[in-house]
Formats: sequence, C-alpha cells, structure tokens
Amino acid sequence: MAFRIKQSNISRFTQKVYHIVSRIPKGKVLSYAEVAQRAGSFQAYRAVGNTMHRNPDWPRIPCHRVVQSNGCVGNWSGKGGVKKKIALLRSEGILIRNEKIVDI
DNA sequence: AAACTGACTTCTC
DNA sequence: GGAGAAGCCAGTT
Repeated sequence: MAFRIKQSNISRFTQKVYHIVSRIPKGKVLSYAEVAQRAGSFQAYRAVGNTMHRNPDWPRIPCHRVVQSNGCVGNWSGKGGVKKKIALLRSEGILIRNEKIVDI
C-alpha cells in the first residue's frame, strides 16, 4: 500500500481497511463485505464493523461511504447518527431514500 | 491469555 | 416481504 496510517499500534488488517475506505471515490459507496473482501477475507465484515465502531481514526476515515450489503446505510455511532451519515452521502451525490441507497 | 462485543451477512420461518 | 436466529472475524477489555 502506498501510504501507511500514522497509527502503527493497530493491526495490519485494520490498516488495510482504512486504506480501502480512504480510497472510496466520492459519490460511491462500498459495503462492509466488500471492504472486508479487499482487506483479506470476505467473512471479516464483522471485524470491519467492529473496528469502525471503535473507530480509532474516525475523522480521517470516510466511514459514511461504507454501507450494508442490502443497500441500507447501516448504523452510525457518529454525531447525528444515521441521519448524519445519510446527509453526508447525499452531499456526495448519492441518492438515499428511507435510509436505503437508491443508486450506487 | 481468554472471553465478550459489535457500525454485518445470510439462511430460514 | 418482514422478522428471527446463526455464524464468521478482529478489536477491545
């Protein structure tokens, strides 16, 4: 990977996840499963969610671009909750309807 | 070091 | 189509 996250106290897997999430293009979203797949294992989506929830680096990672595989925006621990996440996604040009992604 | 937790996913009813 | 249960991984405690 080109650049390494500043915090080396985290595992390699997490760094990969951050790297991937940071590379999500504007107006696009990836599911936790997709991120997990790229990070190493498809079944690691759990770890991704957990890691994101703990989010040791939340301002630096566009976690709002990470959604569920079923098209739902998922959950959000940040300020404003899911609404904030939706607002951010909409700001990036993503159409959301009833907390669900309309267009990828 | 072991056990619990979780922002998930998929299957079944 | 909606609701519930099971199952996997890594991080945190």
